[in-house]
Amino acid sequence: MKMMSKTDVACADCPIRHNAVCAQCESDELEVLERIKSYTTAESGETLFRATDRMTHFCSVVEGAATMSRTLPDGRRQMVGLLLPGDFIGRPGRTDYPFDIEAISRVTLCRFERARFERLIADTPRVSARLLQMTLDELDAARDWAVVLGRLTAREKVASFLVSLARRMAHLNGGGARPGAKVIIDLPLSRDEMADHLGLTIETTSRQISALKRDGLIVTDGARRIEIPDFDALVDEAGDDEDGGTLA
Amino acid sequence: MKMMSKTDVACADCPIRHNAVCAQCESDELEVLERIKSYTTAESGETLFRATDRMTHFCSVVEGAATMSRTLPDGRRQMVGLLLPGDFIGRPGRTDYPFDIEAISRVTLCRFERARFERLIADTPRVSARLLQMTLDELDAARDWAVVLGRLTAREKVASFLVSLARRMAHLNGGGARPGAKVIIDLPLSRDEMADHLGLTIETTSRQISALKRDGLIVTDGARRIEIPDFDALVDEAGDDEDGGTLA
DNA sequence: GGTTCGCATTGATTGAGATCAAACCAGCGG
DNA sequence: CCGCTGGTTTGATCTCAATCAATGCGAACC
Repeated sequence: MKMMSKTDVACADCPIRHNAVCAQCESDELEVLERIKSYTTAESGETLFRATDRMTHFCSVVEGAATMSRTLPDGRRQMVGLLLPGDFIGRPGRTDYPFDIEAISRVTLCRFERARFERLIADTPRVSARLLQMTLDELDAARDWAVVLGRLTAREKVASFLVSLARRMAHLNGGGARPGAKVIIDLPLSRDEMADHLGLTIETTSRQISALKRDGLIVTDGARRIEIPDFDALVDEAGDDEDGGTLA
Repeated sequence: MKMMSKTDVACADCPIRHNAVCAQCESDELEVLERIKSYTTAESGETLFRATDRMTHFCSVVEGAATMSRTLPDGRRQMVGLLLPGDFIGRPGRTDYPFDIEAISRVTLCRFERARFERLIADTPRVSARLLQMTLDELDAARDWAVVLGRLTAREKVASFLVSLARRMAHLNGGGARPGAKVIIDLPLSRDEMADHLGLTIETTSRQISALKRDGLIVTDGARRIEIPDFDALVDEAGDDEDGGTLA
C-alpha cells in the first residue's frame, strides 16, 4: 500500500462526502477529520487485512471495491460483504476483526488511526450517530443476505445479487432510476468471487447467468458487463421481494 | 400482550441489567430509564411484530426467547436471529423493521416508546455507545451466520448451532465453563424452528441430530434437552472454528 | 500469427439434502 | 384404557447443485 499525502483530496471535495461516516459532519468537524485522515491505495488482489491481524486503523472505501470474507480451514470461502465507496471498515471498541479484506480493484481508502478515531467518536455525536445508522443498515443487509443464502435457489441467488448490486450502484450514482428502465451493471467481481458471495460454485453461478441470459432477463457484453432490459422482471426472479420497490 | 405496571421490577434488580442497552448506565441514567420503560409479557406463539407494521416501541428481551425471521411469499422461511434475554429489538432512526418477531416461549419485554427512547439515545452517550457496541456484535454474529448458511454442511450447521447456543447460554448465566466440560442445553426452539434457522428442512435437522447422537457427540433427554459430553469435540464438528475458543 | 495463461462456459455424473410418506411417541381429554 | 393430536423420527426416492472433466475465449506476450 502506498501512503499519500493527507492533503490529496479535501473532505469537501471527497466523492463519498455524503455517504461515509463523515456524512453528517459540519465544516468544523470536517476540519478535525481532515487532520487525522490519510489516504492509501491498494492494487487489485492485495490483502488489506487478515482475520488474524490486529486492526490498527479504521477506514472508509473512497474508490474501488473490496470483499470481506472468511476462509474455513479446509478452503471453503464465504464472502460476507462487498465493500463499495462509502463503506466503513472496522469495529470501534475491538481490535480484532474476524474477516479477511481484499481489494478486488484498485482501491483508495481514507484511513484513521484507531485511538484517534475512537476519541473522535466519543466526542462527536454526529459521527457516532452516523456510525450507528450505518451499522444498523449493514445489519439489515447482512440479515437480508442470510435469507438469500439460506433459502433461495441458485437462480434466485444470482438474480438477487444482480438486483442488490444494481440498487447499490444506482444509490452511489446518486439517485434512483425509473421502474422498468434498462440498467447496466459492471460487475466488480469475477465469477469465482460471485460464487463465494452467493454460497455456490463457479460452475453453478456461470450456468445460472447463462440461463438468465437465455431467458432474456439479462444481456451480457463480455463476462463482466450485464444489461438488465427489464429490472422489475429480474426482481421477480429474485423471489425475495423484500419490498417490491424500484431501483432506489 | 398484557401491560404491567412500570414498577414491577426496578432496573437495579433487572436480570439483564448488565447485558442490555442499559448496561453502561449510571444510577441517575437508570432513573430516567425507569421513568420511560414499561413491561409487557407475551405468550409462546404470539406475534410481537410483523414486518409490515410500523414500529412504535423499542424493547429489550428480559426473559424468554423470541425469533426474528422472514417468510417469503411462497412460504419459505428463514430465521435471521434468535432473541434471548438482553437482546434489543428495534432500529432507532427507522420506523419499519423488515422482519417478523415471534415469541417462542413466555416472554417478558422491557418497552420504550419510540420518540422518548430516541431522545434518550441522543442525550445519553452511555446508551448510544452501548447500542453501537451491541449492534456491532450483532453484525458480527449475522456475518458469522452467513458463513454457516452459505458454506457448512447440514451436520456442521447443526453442530454450529448447538455450539453457539451453548456459548450464549453460558454467557447469560454469567461466565465461562471449563474446556472439555459437560454442557447441558435446553433448546428454546422446536425442530421446525431450528430448521428455519439453519436453512434446512425439519427432516434433515432431525436426521443430523440423530447422527450426532449415534456418534456420541450429544446425548438427548427428550427432544429439547441436549447434553454435550465433550464440548470441544462438538466444536470440531462445526467446521467453522471461528476462534477455537472455549465456552465463554 | 501462434502460444500461453487465467477466466468463463458447457457437459456428464454424483451426491447431499429435499421431498414424499409412514411410523413413533408423549401428553391429554374422554 | 383408548384414541387423538402435535411434534419428532425414520425410510424411500427424487432433484438441484456439486463435482469431475473438457472446451472456449480473450488478452498478453513472444
